[in-house]
Amino acid sequence: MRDTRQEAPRRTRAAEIGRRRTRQRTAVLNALGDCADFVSAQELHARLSTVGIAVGLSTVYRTLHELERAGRVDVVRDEAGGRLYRQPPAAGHGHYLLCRCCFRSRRVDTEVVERWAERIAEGSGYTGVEHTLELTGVCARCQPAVTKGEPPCRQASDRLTDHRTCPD
Amino acid sequence: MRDTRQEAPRRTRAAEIGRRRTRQRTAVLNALGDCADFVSAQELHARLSTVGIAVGLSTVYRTLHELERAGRVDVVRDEAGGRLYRQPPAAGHGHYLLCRCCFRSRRVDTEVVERWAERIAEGSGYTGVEHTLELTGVCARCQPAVTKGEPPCRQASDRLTDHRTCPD
DNA sequence: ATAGGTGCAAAAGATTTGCAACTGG
DNA sequence: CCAGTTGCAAATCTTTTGCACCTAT
Repeated sequence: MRDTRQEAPRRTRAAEIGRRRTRQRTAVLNALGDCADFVSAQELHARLSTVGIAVGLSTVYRTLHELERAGRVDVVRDEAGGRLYRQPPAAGHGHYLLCRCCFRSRRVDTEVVERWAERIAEGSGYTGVEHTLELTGVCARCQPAVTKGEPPCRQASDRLTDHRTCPD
Repeated sequence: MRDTRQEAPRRTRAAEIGRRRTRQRTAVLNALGDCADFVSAQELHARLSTVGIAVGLSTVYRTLHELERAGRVDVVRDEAGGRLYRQPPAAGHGHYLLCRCCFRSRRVDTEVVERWAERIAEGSGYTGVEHTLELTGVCARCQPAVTKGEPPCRQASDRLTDHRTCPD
């Protein structure tokens, strides 16, 4: 997730993506909203297909890219460097603690870090300072699985099933 | 950079990489040590070639991968998700503020964040909590360049020239 | 009508892997 | 000797692009 507060908003209202309301964009937006957790572009595309909604993979990428540019989604990277998107539960950017095993995530309070980051930025001489912060671990539910075998209980490929915010 | 303190070290001494001392590994290790800043596997490979040291690209990747596994390097991801490695100036993991334009980096004090992360980890029910934290901005030296044109003054491709820790 | 969007296939990159040849201990 | 390493080429995988064809507005 990127903190882009220092960039003055281009429009008065919350940043828009594109200028036309198309079937595809609406679909991607809705699908993203339906996922309580982080999903990759590929996953989102797969989900749409499954439900019978045809949207080109490139369109999914383009849409997510614009959402990211507009600061309308929280972004996180998986182990391989790929991007995972999530519609922020509340306004503004957030940071998460996500399970390396099941990919469920929970938001964490980052007041402390936000202030710390600001302080560092001020004294640095750098402008447009943004930050990325991610916490990963193994949630209680996944611990037994991980303890007996290294391989994560869920691969990126089956990540499209079962996305909920970790209730633990 | 990944905080792996909670994983008990497999060996008594600082983790080793591999079991044989080969010309290639020594070369990669040395080259990495010569870079005061973050470099990608590709860059490191290019640098070695330039100096006339032949090491296969895959070997560079494999070596860096092992170093990462052993916690002997700080890792950061570039915009595209690629990995950038840096030999930690001091023991333990560190976090950086790096210039999006020239890629120079400077370590920042993360006492506050480290403690915060520990606290979050404790109350979460998650085990093996690790964190990733990155600050990016535009350093004073690069500001004029960035102000007049969006494109970064330095591309990943020419990143192999001129690596110094930002003195600003 | 027409600029903005879309889909497909091809391109681009970064990283990984299969495998036969090589080598440090 | 021989398990650990290496290099090359081929394979993966994710994300981006070129382009001709659509379609909100």
